[in-house]
Amino acid sequence: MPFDVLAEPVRRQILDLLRERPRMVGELTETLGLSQPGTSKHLRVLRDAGLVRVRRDAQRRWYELNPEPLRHIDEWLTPYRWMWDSRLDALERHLDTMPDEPEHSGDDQRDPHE
Amino acid sequence: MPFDVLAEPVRRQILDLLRERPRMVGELTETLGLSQPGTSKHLRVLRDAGLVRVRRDAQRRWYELNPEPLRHIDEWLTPYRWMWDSRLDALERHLDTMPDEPEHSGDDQRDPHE
DNA sequence: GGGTTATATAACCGCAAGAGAATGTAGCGC
DNA sequence: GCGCTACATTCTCTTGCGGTTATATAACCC
Repeated sequence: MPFDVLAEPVRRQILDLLRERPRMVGELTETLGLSQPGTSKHLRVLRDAGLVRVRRDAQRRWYELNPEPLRHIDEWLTPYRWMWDSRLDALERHLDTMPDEPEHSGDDQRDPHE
Repeated sequence: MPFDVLAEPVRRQILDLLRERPRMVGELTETLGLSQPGTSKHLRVLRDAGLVRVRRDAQRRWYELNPEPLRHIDEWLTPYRWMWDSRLDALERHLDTMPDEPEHSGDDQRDPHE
């Protein structure tokens, strides 16, 4: 799962830049404001995760986006996605079956009215 | 952005467990197979990120899922989502607009040393 | 009140990840 | 060939994070 890869803000920024168009390392280095090895190391992580691909052009390397691994994130997100639409009724209904009322000491089961 | 929160596999597992139903800390501790303070620390991170909420019930605390912050991830993912559907024609079209060094566009694609 | 349960916090440790400097390497132009 | 450009890799350092044990806190039961 590429979650840890995306945990880095710089790497997300790289992906956002590559979403526009492929870029060279020097271009990214200048835009990101870090050292060239720093950029290369982040690109290596992204490459290992399959999120970017390289095109060699003489000494230059054009990094291009490969969004396919992001599908895993999308799939992980899927069972949650319905929730923030119907959260109010669905989750609330769930909570009604739960213990409640902290001031009620011994009474740990509130009676749901359905 | 809760990416770094979700980078932890244990925390994703906690969210998956809470997706079923709210749970107590002891329950999670046993299921996850780590120490109780370990569980509490992860829950603290999730709480600070707004991904879970607590309900006090005497000494117990029922942790419930709050999926709303996941919406940020979904939103970040949005501009990428169309890509893995029409990737082949879209990305390829993109690459055609790139400086591909027309003099030797095809023959320096090999990777002799990586 | 005393003891127990349930959880949080603190203190500490080990490791892995990110940052920077130095170096290695491939391909270009001359 | 030589030097330069563009990039990768290695090394070291430091920081942060996840893990544990030990301790604190709060509410229950007797």
